[in-house]
Amino acid sequence: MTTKKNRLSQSLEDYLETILGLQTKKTVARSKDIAAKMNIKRGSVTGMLKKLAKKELVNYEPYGYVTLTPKGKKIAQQIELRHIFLKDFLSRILKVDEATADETACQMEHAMDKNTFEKFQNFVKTIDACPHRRPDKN
Amino acid sequence: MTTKKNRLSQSLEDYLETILGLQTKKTVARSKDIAAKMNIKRGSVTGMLKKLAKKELVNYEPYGYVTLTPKGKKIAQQIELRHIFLKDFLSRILKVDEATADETACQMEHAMDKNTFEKFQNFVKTIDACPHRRPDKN
DNA sequence: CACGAATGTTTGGGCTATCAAACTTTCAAA
DNA sequence: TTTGAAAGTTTGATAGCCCAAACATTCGTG
Repeated sequence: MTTKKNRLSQSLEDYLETILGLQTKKTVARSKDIAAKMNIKRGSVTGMLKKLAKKELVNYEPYGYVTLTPKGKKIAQQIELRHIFLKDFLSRILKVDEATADETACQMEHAMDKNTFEKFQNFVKTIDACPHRRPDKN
Repeated sequence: MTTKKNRLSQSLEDYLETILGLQTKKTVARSKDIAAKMNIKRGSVTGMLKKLAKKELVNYEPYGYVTLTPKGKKIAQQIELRHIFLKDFLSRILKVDEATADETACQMEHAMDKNTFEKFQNFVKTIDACPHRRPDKN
């Protein structure tokens, strides 16, 4: 049995998330844009794309465009979901400013396992439903 | 002006937190115990202690005991506080099991800046005070 | 089509943090 | 007081991820 001890590094997860974003907006991701979005240099991207390709998470050919494999897309979407959710929690509920919320979400999204995240989600759902909550207080 | 761009790595913060724990329990920290608590080898500890010493966060002499400097202790206590708070949130409110709560708290404690953490704290305080909350639901 | 700019890749280097294993120091028991 | 085991240190390697800069490829424009 393929015991899922294959956790991706934070960095690789960030690559997947970034690629998904680009792919969504422009159907395809380019090395240059990945680099720009992640604030790293083009040269660094190549090596990481190879790693992701070896894990069958992206379709990569030298000098070609990059797309996520189904497997990669699934992971990327999970991470994206967490990011959106956490950022929303931080900015809407905690009233953290947008930029900080984004940064912090980007860190936190790698910290929780699936189960913990789901519990967090349900918790926030409950909070939002609470009729006694005053939306502009915090 | 000494602009505080000196953020510690996650790892160094973990060392400080671990040393504080040992120091509290046994007045002094030993390389061997740090290694055991952090699940790393003794050899790895030495180098990191030197780094922390260079930053004046621990008192380190070869073959000697280790203690936190005031500066180091202050940081360690902040991190410990976050850990306790986050673990409590995860286990008491989200009902995450103890071990997972501990692990997750250990990751999350490095993700938030001071301000965000304080907002999180206040938020939980509010939740706890909410008279409509059912303690055993989640 | 050809050529230069844009994009992508490679190479060599650096930094952090870890390990294994050899080596040194300390300390307590005989 | 000697001495061997425990604790600490050093050294050389490795892995991950990044950069700079030289090099290769691609592509749009003239």
